[in-house]
Amino acid sequence: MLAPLIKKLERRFAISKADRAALESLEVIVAPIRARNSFILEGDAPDHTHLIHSGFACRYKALADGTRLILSFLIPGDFCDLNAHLLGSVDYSVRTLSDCTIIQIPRGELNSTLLSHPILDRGFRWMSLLDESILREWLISTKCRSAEKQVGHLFCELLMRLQAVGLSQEESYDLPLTQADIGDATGLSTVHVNRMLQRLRGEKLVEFRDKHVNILNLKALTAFSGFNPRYLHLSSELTGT
Amino acid sequence: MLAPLIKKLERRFAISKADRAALESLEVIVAPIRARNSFILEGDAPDHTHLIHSGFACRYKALADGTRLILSFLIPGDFCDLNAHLLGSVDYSVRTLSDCTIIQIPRGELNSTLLSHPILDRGFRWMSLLDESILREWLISTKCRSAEKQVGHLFCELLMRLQAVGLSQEESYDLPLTQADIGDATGLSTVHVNRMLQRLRGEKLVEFRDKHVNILNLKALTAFSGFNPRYLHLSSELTGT
DNA sequence: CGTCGATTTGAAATCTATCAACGATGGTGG
DNA sequence: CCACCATCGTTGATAGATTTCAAATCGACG
Repeated sequence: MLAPLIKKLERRFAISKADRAALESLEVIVAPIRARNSFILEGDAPDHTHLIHSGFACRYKALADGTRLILSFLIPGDFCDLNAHLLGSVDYSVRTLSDCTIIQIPRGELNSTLLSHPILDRGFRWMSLLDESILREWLISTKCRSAEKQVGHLFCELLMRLQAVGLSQEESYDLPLTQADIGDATGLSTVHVNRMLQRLRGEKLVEFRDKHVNILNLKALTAFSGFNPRYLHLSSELTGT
Repeated sequence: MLAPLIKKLERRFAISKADRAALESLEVIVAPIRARNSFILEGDAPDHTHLIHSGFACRYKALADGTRLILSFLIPGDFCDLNAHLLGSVDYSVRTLSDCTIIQIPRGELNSTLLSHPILDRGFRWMSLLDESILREWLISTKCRSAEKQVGHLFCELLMRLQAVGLSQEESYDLPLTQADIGDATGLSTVHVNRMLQRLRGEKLVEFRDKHVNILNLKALTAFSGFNPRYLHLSSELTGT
C-alpha cells in the first residue's frame, strides 16, 4: 500500500526491513476521492496525515478575487500535510486533480513510529525539505523564466519526480491536468499556456496532448528551460550527519 | 546574545527557564560581517548553523545569466541554514545586506540540546515551517499581485516580522535595503520598483526613504496589498499535538 | 442532438522591462 | 579643499511580454 512512499525513500536512504515493516503495519484508512475535490481546506487541523497513493492532487490557495493558485503538485508518495500539526493548522488547501486514492495515517501512531525509527524520521524531514526546495525553484521560475521556459521547466520537474516513484515511461508520462491547471500553477493565463504549449510542440521539445506528456527531446528541453535537477535532491545520500 | 531568537520563540511557545538556559549555554562564535558579503555559498555544507543576531541578510540564488534572486529576507532571530545538514548541503547562498553580526552554533551541540529539550525542538521545527510558509506567500505575491501590491505586501510582512523581535517602532522600521534589493526580492526591475514606491507614497500608504520605512496608513496598506498575517503564524500556540 | 468543458484563435489593452540619461550623494585621494 | 568616482535614486521614451475579451472549434457524453 505504501509502495510509492517507500520507493521514494529508498532512493535516498537505507530503509531496513524493520523500518519498512513499521510503515506497513500502520493502521491506515484508504479513501478513494473523485477528481476536483478539495479534501483539505485552509485552516483545517486534520488528526490524520494524508498521503497520495494514486492520482494527482495539488496544494493551492484561493484568493479573495477568486483566483486559485497552485502551490505544488502532489503525486503518489507525497504527503499533503505532513507538518500541519506543528503549525496548528494548514495554511493552504488541498484538492485532487484526477481521481485519487488517499491514505490517511493517524497522527499519533505515525509520530510514535518515527520516534522509534530514526531513519524514517530523517526521511520524513527530508521530504518536507524537498517540498521547500521545490517551492524555491518555483519562485525562481515565476520570477526569472519566460512563460515558455516555465512550462518546459514544469514538464522536466514532473518527469523526474514521477520517475522517482516509477510512474513514467521512457520520456513520457500521464498527466491528468487541463491547460487551466497549468495556468494556475505557473501563474499564466490559460490562453497563454495554450500558446506556449503550441510553441514547445512546434520546436519539437514536448507534446502535451490527451492528458499525456511526451518529451521529444529531453536534452534540448532541459537546456532550454534551464532545468537543473539538483534541487530535487534525488540522488542517494552521500553526506550528512 | 540569543535574545531575538528567544523573543521570537516565546511569542508562541512556553519556553522554560531550563530551555532558555540550555540555549544560552551553547558555545557559540560571534562574527561581525560587513554589508554585501556572501558568507554561505550554494553547495556549502557548514558544520555550524548560522543565526542572525543583528542586521539584515538574505537567501538568494545567482542565476546563470547573472541575475540574483532573493528567496527570503533574514532578520535578527532567523536561522540561515537550520536544515542544511539534512539535505547534505544548502541549495542557495546567503549574504548580508547590511553590516551584521552572525552567531555560529556548532551543529552537534545544537542537536543534542534539541534532543533533550522537546519544546525547543518543536520551536525550531516551527521556525523552519514558517520559512516555508513565507515562501509560499512570496510565490503567491509574484504570481497574483501587481507590482505595486507586491511591494506593499513586502512592507507589511517586514513590519510584522520585525515587530515579533522588537525591532519596529509604532508603524515604522529601519530597512537597510536599496531599491535594487527590493527588485531582486520581488523580481521587478529597479526602475519599476522606484515607480511603485513613488505611487505608494503618493497614495499616502507607505514611505521608504533613507533606509527607513514609514507606514502612513497600515489599515489601508494591508487592505490594498491583500496582506493577511495568518501565514506568519505569529499568534501564540493554541492548538497542536 | 444539444450541452458542457476544454482547446484554439485573433485583436486590443496593459503591465513591466529595457535603454539611456541625469542629478544627488558620499567617500577617496590628490 | 577640490576633483573624481561609484552608487543610488529618478525620469522619459520605447519595446516586448502577457493579459483580457470575445468568439470559434472540438470532443465527450447524456
